Amino acid sequence: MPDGGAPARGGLRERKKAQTRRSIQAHALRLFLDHGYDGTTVEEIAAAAGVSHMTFFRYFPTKEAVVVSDGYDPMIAGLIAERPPEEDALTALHRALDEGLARVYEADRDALFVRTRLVLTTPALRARQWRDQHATEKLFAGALTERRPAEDPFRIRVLAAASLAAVTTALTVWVEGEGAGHLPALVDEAFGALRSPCGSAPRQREEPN
Amino acid sequence: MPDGGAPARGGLRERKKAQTRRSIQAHALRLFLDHGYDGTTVEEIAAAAGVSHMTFFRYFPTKEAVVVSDGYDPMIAGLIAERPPEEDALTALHRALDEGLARVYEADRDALFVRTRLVLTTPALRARQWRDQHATEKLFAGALTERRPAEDPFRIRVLAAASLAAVTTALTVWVEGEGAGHLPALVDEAFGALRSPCGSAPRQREEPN
DNA sequence: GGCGTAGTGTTAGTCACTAACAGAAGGAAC
DNA sequence: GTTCCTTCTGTTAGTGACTAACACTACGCC
Repeated sequence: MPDGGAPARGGLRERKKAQTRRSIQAHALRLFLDHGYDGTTVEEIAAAAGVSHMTFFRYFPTKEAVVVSDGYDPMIAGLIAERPPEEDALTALHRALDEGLARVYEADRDALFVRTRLVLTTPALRARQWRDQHATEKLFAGALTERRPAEDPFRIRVLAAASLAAVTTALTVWVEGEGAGHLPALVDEAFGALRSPCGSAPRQREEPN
Repeated sequence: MPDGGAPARGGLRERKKAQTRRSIQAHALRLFLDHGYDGTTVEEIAAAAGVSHMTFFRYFPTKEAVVVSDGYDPMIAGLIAERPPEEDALTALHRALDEGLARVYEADRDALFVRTRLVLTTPALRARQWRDQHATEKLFAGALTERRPAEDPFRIRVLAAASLAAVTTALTVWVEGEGAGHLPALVDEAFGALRSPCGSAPRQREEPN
């Protein structure tokens, strides 16, 4: 097994680092859920994980990063790049985000819910999330351009931004419903709204009395 | 003139307050442009304006608020509510945002440019801006619902979020072009991308070689 | 002119985050 | 297994945004 996957790399040092990181993150999330994000200091998290607050900042650049840092974006960007070039940009975004979200949803639904709710209900975390959204948007736009270099870059950026907004809205509604709804269905519905932006839903026209 | 407009309300106290507020904001923006946002402390701003740092925080809840607080959102929400009910949601958003942006653009183009660039190039300010975006989105969604109560609320939220993303993209590109482009045209183009999301621009179909 | 009520300054404190240095522990070479 | 280097970690001290408490000043009403 030459040059195996991530875990086999294992010096004791690497393993310890990974464990410390997980420990900090786990204790942080637990404390955030118990006492709220603002009600928990970095010092407390570090103490709970048995490290100093400096070590905390060596693993996570900011307090927010403990919650916000998921590694999903590159995965989804990969899915976008793999969509067939015949597909228009919005469809490619739709399918790739659907697929990516579905994976996370199947594997980690509860964790996704808890973390998303925490982010949406904490102003500081929401701010951070939105700030990262810009980077995500550029990542997706890059993947789209790579797939179809001839397409108008401005168009691509607008659609990438709008798609992220749609997914965020779906996530928000999902959390507002206490996670009862089916997230992939909400994402589909959101993209449906983007897809037929004029008029109402495809086959349902409301009558304004 | 019973109960007149804002300026006539004038005790000396009110006038002083307004003036202090303007003074703090003006000095802050000047210092931000000179030394950067992060390179300017609240203490320096307060000193420049001839007040203590506590007074600064009594006028602006955070350092970011000095830059980000524009009062445009309610004006645009008003424009949305006034659109004729026959218009579909996206068109109403398009026209209202167009109109609102155009007003600001005509009246305060340079200030808008400077402030927008500052926000887009400063991570802390971008975060704050995005955070407020959520409130803006709810405001716009409320205006749309008021105009047409029968429409699907989820649809409305998605379209409001997507429209804001489109406008933000337009603003970003405008600033990236050093303000040379025509902002209203960019906003129109962005909404064009949203409006015909599948396939390319209306009459221009690129050929992927 | 006297008095209540803002608006303000001072001081001291919390918390996120950083820089500098010192010590401990992993890992490779012999 | 000892030596030496590298990496990780803790301690300390500091900055800067933001808050609470209290005392003081000056507006504005009578």
